[in-house]
Amino acid sequence: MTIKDQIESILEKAVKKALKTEGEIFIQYPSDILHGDYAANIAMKLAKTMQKNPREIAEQIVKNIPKNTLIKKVEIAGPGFINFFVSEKTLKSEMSKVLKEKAKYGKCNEGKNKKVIVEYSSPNIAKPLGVHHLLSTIIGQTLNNILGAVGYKTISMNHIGDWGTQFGKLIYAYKKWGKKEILEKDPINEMLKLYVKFHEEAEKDPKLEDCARKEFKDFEEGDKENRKLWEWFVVESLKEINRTYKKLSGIKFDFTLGESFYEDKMEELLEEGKKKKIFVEGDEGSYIAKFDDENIAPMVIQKKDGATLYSTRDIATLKYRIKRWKPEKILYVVDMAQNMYFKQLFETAKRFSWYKDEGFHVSFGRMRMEDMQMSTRKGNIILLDQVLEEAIKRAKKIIGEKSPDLKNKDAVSEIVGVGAVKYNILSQNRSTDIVFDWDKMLSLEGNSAPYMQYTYARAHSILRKASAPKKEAKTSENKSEIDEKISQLLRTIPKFREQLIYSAHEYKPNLLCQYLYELAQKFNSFYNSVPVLTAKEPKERLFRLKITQAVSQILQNGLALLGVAVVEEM
RNA sequence: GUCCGCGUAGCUCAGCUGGAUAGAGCAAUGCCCUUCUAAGGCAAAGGCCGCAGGUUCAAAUCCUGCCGCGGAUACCA
Repeated sequence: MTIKDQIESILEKAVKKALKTEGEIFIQYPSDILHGDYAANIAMKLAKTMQKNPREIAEQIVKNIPKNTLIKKVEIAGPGFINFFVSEKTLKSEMSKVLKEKAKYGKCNEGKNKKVIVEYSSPNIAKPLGVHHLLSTIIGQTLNNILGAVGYKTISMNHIGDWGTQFGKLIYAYKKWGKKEILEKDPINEMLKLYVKFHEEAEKDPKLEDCARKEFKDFEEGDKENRKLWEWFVVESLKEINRTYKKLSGIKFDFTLGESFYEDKMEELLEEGKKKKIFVEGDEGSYIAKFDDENIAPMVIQKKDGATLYSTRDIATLKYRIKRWKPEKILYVVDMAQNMYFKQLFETAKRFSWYKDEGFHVSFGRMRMEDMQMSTRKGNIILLDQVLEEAIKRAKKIIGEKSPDLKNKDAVSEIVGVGAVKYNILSQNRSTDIVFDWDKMLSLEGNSAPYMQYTYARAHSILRKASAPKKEAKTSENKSEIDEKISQLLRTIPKFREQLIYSAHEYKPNLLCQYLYELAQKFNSFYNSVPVLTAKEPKERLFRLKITQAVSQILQNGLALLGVAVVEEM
């Protein structure tokens, strides 16, 4: 139980006792630390229905809060806020908890016995990963980690796009313009070239689209040559994609099942849907699902030539997942351009008896370049590999300047560079679009992963030196300033568990980032004005070392969830 | 056209389950390395929270309209 939960429960009881009513308790962090650690606005909320002055109500509630060791004092302030100040004892015991639980600190069993499938990354095969793939990949992986930390049993899935008309296009393009030797030498780039060429040519001659559809249809019906090409394309692409995941580090899937995996599961689904009139005939012999809401366009489920679509595969996939894993929820970490599609998908699924509203679209904003859309079709993409390499290069350059004597420069540059890229994505609210900019994406200062890693490294630098012979104590300490910094740092610790849970509920990694940043800021402020190793009193020295240890532990745990590693020195 | 999302400091963005003086980073100004890593800290500066109404004790946050930007809009994924 978090401190916030405990206060909530204390308050709830007090409200019941004092007013014989129940109100929705909402605890928030006051904007100003002078207003305490937690605040409740319940008195103001109840003022109207009770026709009483909110401050009077607050007083009645406060009178009914029993004495306890959790809270130091309760204040009524402003128009009727009830402000809680957490006792030092509570804060110190939370700090001890960190030191005791170490890497496990923060974990809870909120989601116990609940299974969640998280689908993310899901690249289309035969195309290299672009920077924009970072969004689904990193956000998805992090949500998977966060949900796991708060106790959910997560199943991470990479739903590879290895099926569909795009392969018709590629097969057609290869047959027409491709050369075996070239493709063997540099598979992914050659496939991309062919794919781009196809779209260029198709612009001039739209009939090519039909040719591609035909190739896909032949393929789906078992054409040997096309099957063989497909396999080749898939194998080569996967090799490349996995290489990139490795570079990103921390990207792990419990299952990588391509759309092709569901090939033999679509027919049964189509029959079921048609029989139940969920899929009805549309134009020219196609099958569609219609919706009452006229703002939702009908969804095509089978093309007029009988071939399947992504919608067909997605519903088959949904059914398969529900039957096999019986999850509480299935999260689709997919860009918001597909908002309507997911509405269609889930609406359709609702009509099947096996679906119980498991699906949830975790949508996120799009990444684009300053002046144009990123489009694989048009070939204007920035490769993910390229971005990671540049990030590492920049990190290395700075290390060369700032820490020329550092031992493992290469390893550190990689951790810092890749971390910066990941954090950059994760720290932004996922619904906001991102305009790709090299300098911003690879920033190594301010609110960034390196800032946190640096904070961690400084903390550990202190801890490493703690056992060395004691240095001379400082002659004078600014007591009030020191107390203030320590208090602020201490009060930030319990929020970790609270914000982690909040972040899991909202599926928003940026909430966790924000917390970690706040903690790091407070620590840096502490670092600059509170001497640790040279503390005057031995007792004080020990205590400051403990806080340092606790804070660095939280930073490490939190960053680990974000897939960002820490370094001892940088 | 319709539907969805967004519009906050010069720039990039937090904050949006309504709450107390709207917060960061970057850029620009000044200060702090003979004390634990200056990738840092401190100080000051910077805001009709797109516009206009409405609901409320209280609106950046909720509702309506308008303007601007982005996206979606049946056989791509």
